Amino acid sequence: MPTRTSAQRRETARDAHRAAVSLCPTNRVLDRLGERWVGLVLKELEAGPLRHSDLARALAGASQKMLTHTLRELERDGLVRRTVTASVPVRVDYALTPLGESLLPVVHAVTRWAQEHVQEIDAARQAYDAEN
Amino acid sequence: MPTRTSAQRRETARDAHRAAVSLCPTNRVLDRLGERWVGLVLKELEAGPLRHSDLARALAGASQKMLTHTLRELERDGLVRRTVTASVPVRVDYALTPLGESLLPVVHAVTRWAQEHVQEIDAARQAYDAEN
DNA sequence: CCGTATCCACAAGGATACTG
DNA sequence: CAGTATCCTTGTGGATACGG
Repeated sequence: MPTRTSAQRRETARDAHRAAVSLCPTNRVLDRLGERWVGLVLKELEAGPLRHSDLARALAGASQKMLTHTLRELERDGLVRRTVTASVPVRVDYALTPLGESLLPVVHAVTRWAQEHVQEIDAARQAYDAEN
Repeated sequence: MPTRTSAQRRETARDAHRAAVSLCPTNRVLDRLGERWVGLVLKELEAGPLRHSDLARALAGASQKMLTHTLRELERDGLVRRTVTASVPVRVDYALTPLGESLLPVVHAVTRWAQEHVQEIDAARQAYDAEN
């Protein structure tokens, strides 16, 4: 049972820890919410279903690719439902699922905290940047 | 007044929207929380101050560089306080500030939701992956 | 209209070695 | 012990063009 260097042991521990982290539900959700356009998509869909083109307009900053990618991931996670209406031209609607709606209060909690504390954060940054 | 192509107009709109997004308090907070080690650091510090080495042990998956980086960002945002005790060897403690503590309920909201709904997410993923 | 495919830039993150 | 400095790999996101 061969002599492993301490470097090897550390590496193993790192990998194990990372595996655990990537499985942790909280981190999985934080990762998702941290993706660039996810929060905005949820906010847009909060008021009701939207067509793809509506979302594209609302998220003018997102590239086609990222908008589709974001929506696909949300669909895959069961947060959003995609409905295709086969007319000409095609019509695609996106809506929150019940699961997606259950996430809204959480997003709102973040929003509320953010609004209440941005000033403090900005003040802290200014103070920090001033002396460093 | 120069004739701008529609491509140019779109580009301007994109940039404007992106600027707005990056200023939005909610997105700023989600970005921060979405960073790889932030959630874990907050969780670790929740129970009380920790030395740098304790954090390094707890976050075995994070590289030195990322641990320090994460802590610096949190310090800059006023969420964590860094205290240096000039002994030999040096001792550095990290603790949540009141602002950092005020964020905990939000993180807990995410955690609770995540734990309650991971199964649904995983089920949705399996269903999605099965037919695509 | 709603996407996919391809290619590409840049930043995030990491390995390693070194310092007060 | 706690942190920098350096170099390198990867992944995220974007531009562009094309297809159903």
